[in-house]
Amino acid sequence: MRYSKALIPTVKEVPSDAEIPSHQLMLRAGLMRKLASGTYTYLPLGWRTLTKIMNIVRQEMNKSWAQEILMPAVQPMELWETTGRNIDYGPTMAYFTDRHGRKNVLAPTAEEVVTSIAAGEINSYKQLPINLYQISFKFRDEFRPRFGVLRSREFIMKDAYSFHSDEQSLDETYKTMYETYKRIFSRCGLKYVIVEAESGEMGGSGSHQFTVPCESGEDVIVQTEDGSYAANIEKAPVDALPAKTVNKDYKPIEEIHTPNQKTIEEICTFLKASAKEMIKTLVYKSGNDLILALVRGDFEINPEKLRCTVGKSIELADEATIKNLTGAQVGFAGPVGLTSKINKLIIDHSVLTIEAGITGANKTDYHIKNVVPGRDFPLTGNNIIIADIRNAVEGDTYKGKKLIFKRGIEVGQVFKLGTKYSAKLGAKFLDKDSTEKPCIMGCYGIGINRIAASAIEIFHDNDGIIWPISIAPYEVIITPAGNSEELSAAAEKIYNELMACGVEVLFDDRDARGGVKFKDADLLGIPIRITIGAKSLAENNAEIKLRREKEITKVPLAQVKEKILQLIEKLKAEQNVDA
RNA sequence: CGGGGUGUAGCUCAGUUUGGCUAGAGCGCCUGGUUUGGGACCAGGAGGCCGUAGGUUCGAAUCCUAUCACCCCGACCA
Repeated sequence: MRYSKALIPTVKEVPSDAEIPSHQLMLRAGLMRKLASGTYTYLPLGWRTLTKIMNIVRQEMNKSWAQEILMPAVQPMELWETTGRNIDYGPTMAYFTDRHGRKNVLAPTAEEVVTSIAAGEINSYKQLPINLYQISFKFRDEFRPRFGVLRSREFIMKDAYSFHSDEQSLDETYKTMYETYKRIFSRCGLKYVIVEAESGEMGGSGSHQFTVPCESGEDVIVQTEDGSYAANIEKAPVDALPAKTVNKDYKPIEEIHTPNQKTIEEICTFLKASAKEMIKTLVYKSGNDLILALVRGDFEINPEKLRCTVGKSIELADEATIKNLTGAQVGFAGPVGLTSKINKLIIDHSVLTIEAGITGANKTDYHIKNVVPGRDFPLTGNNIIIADIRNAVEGDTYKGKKLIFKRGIEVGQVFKLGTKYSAKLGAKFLDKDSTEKPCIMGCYGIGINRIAASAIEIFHDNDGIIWPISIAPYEVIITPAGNSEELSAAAEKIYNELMACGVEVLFDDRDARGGVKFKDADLLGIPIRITIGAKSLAENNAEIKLRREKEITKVPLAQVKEKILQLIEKLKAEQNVDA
């Protein structure tokens, strides 16, 4: 490509609404422009990178016997109502009403559609397993789009769905996809961490997340210090803190007047107490069941862990339910005297570190102190579970190993889904034993745009992007420094030679000063730069420089082609460690 | 949805407090010239209903009302 003909609108100034490096650089290097909040137009360079990522994904998926299909972005709302996921997604789901009054969902994902395909086309175990995928736009009406393409309302996702006749087959494909993902992210040049994850709303039994560690990531990942275990914060288990045993007589419970002190922080300040003495009490609902969850005041309840402990989906109780249960305003709930009115009491291990604590009195504007777990509310019983239901924090251990926290960008996730969708949508097959069974499913997602953005997050410097060669918009940029006819002719010759070899070359043929071309080349992040100047031309040399390195190598003009081909091979090979 | 902020040239922003010449700067763009290895210089030039709609006033970018868009923080979203 000739630079003079290309639309590569680089800018010097950083747009004011871009905060993280990838967002700033994608705008500055002319990869994309914003159309509206959370929606972007990809310009030629940005689209070339996305195309290259998609091709890598496609190649590796095909290699693993997945078959590419394309499903509609517009899906009938009825389909979502059958699985109830319209409610799970809630306002995040974008939809429109058509002229006939039908509601149409702009697909945030495609489990329902692909399962209905399976329902129609899969009849026998002989057709299984099968793995179908697509690469397409997805839509989510995010409550707050941000960080450029990291959280946008419209994005490109590779989503794959596998169907199986038994668990073992699912495990095999899950493992295959896991390995496929490793190859994909390695080929894209990313440094990633694989963490155990919760499957959350997706339903199902097992999940791993592929995460690129970096400062601007929105996910928190937790690793043991020896690296032997990693999970995201929703999942990360913690060792129980040493429990205190009750070994003396504590004073009886005493009511204290705490007018309008509702949050842990307010009460601590008001009573000059530590949050470690507080028993935080939260009321959850699961269907018609009421669940009381207790955690020490300085910790946070982890809703995912709580959901797993309960075994059913849960939600925070509304104000009316809490008032009805406790007889008090929200903010004064406590476990004492409440256990007979609820269906389940879930106590976090941390509560057992409290000898005599403070908690709500179930009476507006009152708390109680000298509350002894085991004395003033039961720790054992039919509906009482002591479990790990809090978020891991700095200082926690798991299996005795210190936990380390990092931020990261989620670029992919694999799930074992089970039969949640197939059962509801009638995706059944006839097994060997002539019984009809729902397909067992897995699903596997990759955020294409996030791969591009996270690559920039981890590979950039003050001058611009430093693309891994596999996803760089061009492999080589030629920057003639000077504009004599001999010089242009020499550059042109190299350009033609490399093009003939199938190398992706950007030829900076603009009538600009050297400095301008160098600055743009650095900003764009093309991995290999070939420069010819008057001096080097006189010596019959060209200069070759890698974007990521400082050194410049002089190479005789006649050998440039060979040298470049070798370099490209070498750089690509570096990224194929998992292939 | 709650709290805060911003809308002025293609981009980044002054000007608004205290209403008053023809609305400004830098970058970018066009013309001519000098330059040409790390974002050159000189001269000339194009480009704005001051987000939108009302209102107050002799007079509004500036004051008032409404509305829209965008950004930041937070409610717990996979």
